[in-house]
Amino acid sequence: MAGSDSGRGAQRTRAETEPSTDPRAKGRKNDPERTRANIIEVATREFSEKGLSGARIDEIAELTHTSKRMIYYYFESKEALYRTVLQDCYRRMRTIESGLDLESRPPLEALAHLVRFTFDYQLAHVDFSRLVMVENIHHGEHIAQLPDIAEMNNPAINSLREICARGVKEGVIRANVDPLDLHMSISALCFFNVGNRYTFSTIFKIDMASPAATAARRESVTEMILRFVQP
Amino acid sequence: MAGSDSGRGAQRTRAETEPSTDPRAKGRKNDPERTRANIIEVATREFSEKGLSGARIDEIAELTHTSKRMIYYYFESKEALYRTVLQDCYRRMRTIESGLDLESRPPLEALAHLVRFTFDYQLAHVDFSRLVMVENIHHGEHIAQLPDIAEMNNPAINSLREICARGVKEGVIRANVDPLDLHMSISALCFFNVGNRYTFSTIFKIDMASPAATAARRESVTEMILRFVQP
Amino acid sequence: MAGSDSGRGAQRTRAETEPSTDPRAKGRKNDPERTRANIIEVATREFSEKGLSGARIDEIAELTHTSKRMIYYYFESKEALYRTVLQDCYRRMRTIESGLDLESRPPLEALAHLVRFTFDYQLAHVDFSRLVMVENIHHGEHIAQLPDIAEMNNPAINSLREICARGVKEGVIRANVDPLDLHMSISALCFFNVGNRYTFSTIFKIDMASPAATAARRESVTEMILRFVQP
Amino acid sequence: MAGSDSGRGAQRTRAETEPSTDPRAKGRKNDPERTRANIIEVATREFSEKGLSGARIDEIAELTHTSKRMIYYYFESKEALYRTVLQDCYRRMRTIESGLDLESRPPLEALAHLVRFTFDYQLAHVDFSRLVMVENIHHGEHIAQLPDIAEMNNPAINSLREICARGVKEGVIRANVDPLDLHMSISALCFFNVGNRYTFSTIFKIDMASPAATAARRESVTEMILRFVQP
DNA sequence: CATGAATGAGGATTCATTCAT
DNA sequence: TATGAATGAATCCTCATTCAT
Repeated sequence: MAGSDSGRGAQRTRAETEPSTDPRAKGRKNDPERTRANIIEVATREFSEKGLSGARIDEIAELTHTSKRMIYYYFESKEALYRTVLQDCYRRMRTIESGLDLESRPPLEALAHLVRFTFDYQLAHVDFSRLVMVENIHHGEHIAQLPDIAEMNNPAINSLREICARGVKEGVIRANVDPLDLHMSISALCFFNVGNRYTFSTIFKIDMASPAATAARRESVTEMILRFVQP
Repeated sequence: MAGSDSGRGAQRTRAETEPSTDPRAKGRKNDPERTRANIIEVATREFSEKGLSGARIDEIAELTHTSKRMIYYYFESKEALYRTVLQDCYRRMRTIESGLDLESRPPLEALAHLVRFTFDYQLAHVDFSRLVMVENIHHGEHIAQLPDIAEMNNPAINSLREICARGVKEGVIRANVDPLDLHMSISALCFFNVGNRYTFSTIFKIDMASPAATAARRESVTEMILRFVQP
Repeated sequence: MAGSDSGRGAQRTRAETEPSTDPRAKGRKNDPERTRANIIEVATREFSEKGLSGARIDEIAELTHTSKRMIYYYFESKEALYRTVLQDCYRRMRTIESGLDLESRPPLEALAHLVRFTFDYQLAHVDFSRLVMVENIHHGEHIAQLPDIAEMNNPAINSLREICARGVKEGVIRANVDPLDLHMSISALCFFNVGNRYTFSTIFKIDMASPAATAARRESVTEMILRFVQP
Repeated sequence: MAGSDSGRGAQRTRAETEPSTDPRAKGRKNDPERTRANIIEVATREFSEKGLSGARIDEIAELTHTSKRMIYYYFESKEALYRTVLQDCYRRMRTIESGLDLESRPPLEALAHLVRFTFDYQLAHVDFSRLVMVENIHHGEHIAQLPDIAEMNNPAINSLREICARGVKEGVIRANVDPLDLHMSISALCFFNVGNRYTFSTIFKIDMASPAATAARRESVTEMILRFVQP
């Protein structure tokens, strides 16, 4: 469920659900939307795999259905392409997150649902977590240039705020829980599982990506959050 | 307290076990130990600031008291230098951590102490957290080549195992807490504060590095861990 | 007076000799004459500001009321466009020059008038002087391809020849003045003021473009020529 | 005499008069002065022939005894190389000019000598005149960055000032001649012969570079200046 | 132990021009 | 007549690394 649009299969949405009526479109030529989307899709993979400095425009171009020149035609520069990729990743995540329908569930259940969703989304969208790391290595200088990045992420906090408010009223959540602090904890616990997977697995000789480890960790994280908010 | 060994005086290992008998060594010139240590110090900063691909050998050389040639003389290649930097960072952290004397404290107090130490260490050694990110971007391929990285980190888990065992015996800690899972949670919560500082601060328009925010977060993290392990 | 036709309204030649009978032409759209003229106008500015290699077709297209494709439609290639621009510049200058009515003035007065006109024209048509420089940087290979460039410039020499002849007859001009050599001197003195303005101003820390400097220089140049031709 | 070091044979001075005593130097390796000088020599030719935008670093490298990489090693960027070339050209000219020993000659003779020298220098150092054109096309933005360009050119004006002063005292030169204005006229007349050679030759179907034309023009220019300053 | 010079392979970016509609 | 998309061939520049001394 969460993250079904990431990576490989991501940008096919439009083509499949809303196929161009023009039969020539199959030739993949002169369909700017498709060209753009294809570049973004490939670039997302490359930037998240190798970082901003490590990614190569040449390689991105090769994996694309078009040429290196087109990347500059649509995106001006490597950094501008990276910024677009970053923004798209955040947008996709929040778009899906906002469809969770948390308001209709009891507070603790809603919270647990949100935690599990976050955990699963990160797991299914390794690209996203890695891009966040890449961006932090670069001191957040690119995300700071995205104009609507703050508004885009507001709903995440608002959801938590609403859950906490209901929970307090119902007596199932402590009054002194700060939604932003809570969001940070959820993010931290879910992020680590993906972001620091390699070093942690190597150091402690375990396989953090195995289904068993994943399932156990998901429940541990959920329990940690629930225990934290309860009175 | 935590991290007091970073910077200048760090890399003294070799110098101590194999002290230069040549009195000239004090003269700051032609002192291989010092040259090596200086290179590592500068490289640590560069790699952690800009990543492995982003760091430049030229720039490292310029910030060093020596020349580019010396980097290759002592470290063979950029990647080998990076590996040395990585290992040194882990070693420093575990060395300090092992001096915490947790065994003499009551279990919950020991645990709280460990959490706060971890939190503060990450805060004081941003280089370390960032290098971990860098290494994860590179899929942990370099840390995997460090021969004694696993043993080096065993004490961390052993400490937790001991605390949990004592805590269970004393009835202050649940029986079914997995020390490794617990370690992961502590790491996750402490790491996030530093590692994802830039994106999180930008998105939510806060200053995660302010003393007030830091102090509040430290206590929130500690409480979360304590609540998690208690029966 | 001199150079009053530059800029916007310049390129009306074709439109006047072959007026569009289509009344829609006034509507500013789909008016080939206007499109052509607009491209030439913009290209003149770009080529004279940045040279042939420095000018960018993309930029010319952007400053135009039309698209890049149209430039190729009307002018075949960048160099062909440049050639058109060059020819038009020469034509405009000689057209105006030929309207000076020098024959009706006494020889020395006519000469002074021609010198001042040349001086002022260069000043008012910096584009022209700069294009001449550009063309000389390119070893005159493009001007050599303009078929009627020689005839176009004949009147300039003929005027001088006529003035000299009258002057000699009247005893106010030396017999051994070569009109072509004289033309070269006038051109050189007037050209320098515009063409080498930047280097000269920088080297000698003066402002050659100020009204005072300009006026003084105009008179100095005029006097130099008059002294040269007199017996 | 004037311009004997320009162009093709220019940078050989040091190697010929002051040969490296190290026999290995013949191998052209590891002689940074030679490498640098060789690059400047080639770059001077390329920039003056094709302009700043027209010149190609690749081509400069190919004509050099070294590689493209070395150009950046010594000169940072194409523009920095161009600046060095520009400065060197001015320096060479003024160095030679300052050796003219004008003070020991009678004023008018000194002036005539200076004019002929200037004329001949431009003729022998086409590179110089062309670079000045190139620089003016670029609005003098690079010469403005050369720190000591003004001082370097002061002697030129001082010489003229001295000549005028002596001439006035001796009654052979008008009192109201402005040395800077005079310098401008000399420069203009001498520059044109080289700088605008191509367009002028093409337009008027003459060969401005022929020995006869050159000799005649030299005398015409000299006479024009002499007539101008005399009472 | 130390250094400045040198380098080949690659890396981001740009340009004039053409194609499909 | 007009246009947005597309492109191959440059073009400037950078990087980790090695050589000669």
